[in-house]
Amino acid sequence: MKRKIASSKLRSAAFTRTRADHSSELAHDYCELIAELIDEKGEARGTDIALRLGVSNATVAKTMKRFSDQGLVEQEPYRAIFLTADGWKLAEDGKRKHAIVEQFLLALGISSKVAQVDAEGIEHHVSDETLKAMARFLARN
Amino acid sequence: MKRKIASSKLRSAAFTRTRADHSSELAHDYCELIAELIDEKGEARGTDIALRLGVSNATVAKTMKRFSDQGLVEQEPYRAIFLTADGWKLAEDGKRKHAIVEQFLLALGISSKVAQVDAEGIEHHVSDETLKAMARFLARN
DNA sequence: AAAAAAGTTTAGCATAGGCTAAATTTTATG
DNA sequence: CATAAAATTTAGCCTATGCTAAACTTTTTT
Repeated sequence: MKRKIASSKLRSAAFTRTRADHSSELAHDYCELIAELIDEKGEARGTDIALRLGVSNATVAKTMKRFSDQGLVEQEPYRAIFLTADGWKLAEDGKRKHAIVEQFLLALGISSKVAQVDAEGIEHHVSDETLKAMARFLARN
Repeated sequence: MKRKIASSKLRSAAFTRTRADHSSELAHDYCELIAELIDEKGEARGTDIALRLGVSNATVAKTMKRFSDQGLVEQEPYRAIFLTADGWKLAEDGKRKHAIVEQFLLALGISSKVAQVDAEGIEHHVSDETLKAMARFLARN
């Protein structure tokens, strides 16, 4: 019976992790995008974030308040949004993972559009071990 | 400027798809698990689902009511849960994807525990194109 | 068959993430 | 510089997922 119990635990651990991933996913996406906008234009405005993320301005505003409470972003009323040190960390991390996953998919022969979309979904669910294996594969091919 | 606009659209499309994936993700997971339990024990009880998914009984009950409205599962009061034809379809689809992704990760050299957990997260975000490429890779190795 | 245990349901609460519409502020233009 | 346009904020609403605690049913044990 040990096998059953162990596999049941592993199973629920996987689901639990997936749920946890989801809450951090949005934070990664926002920070990554804000970093991009800052690079491109020097600042990240709510409207631009909303446009690129495909959500309403109001949603962005509400989310930014939450992230501000969590110490990921900084913002003065009616001003653009900037990242805190923690926010930058998330952005860098996301960018790194995204690049590896996307390159990996391309190396696997996936078309560039699909690789971009799939990488977006996958990047939040790859462990370090898998990421390393992808990087290794890339280095070899 | 065309490039910018196109890439912005693709970008938001990716996020939009990720959000859509999330709502169907839970349905896939539940149906897959219910199918497993039915195979194993002939029926899927709320308690067993809750245990394996790592959530409370109440959460399972509430979710089952929702899924019942959506035509994915069937249930009599105080009785076990069964899948509808649509529910079986989701279960089969999830099982197929999961198997391919997990095998692929193993072929890449990932340890079995991590492959299982990562596959759980990744399976909901791979397009058919990527899935086919993974299958192709497996066939070749 | 009565009592205990196990399982299910319900009620009530919380948070995250969406939306629209209206109010407000900032920026750009005539 | 006054007004129009653009952006931001706020209010109010919704659904999906979680939880605990209490009530109720079913099953198991004595």
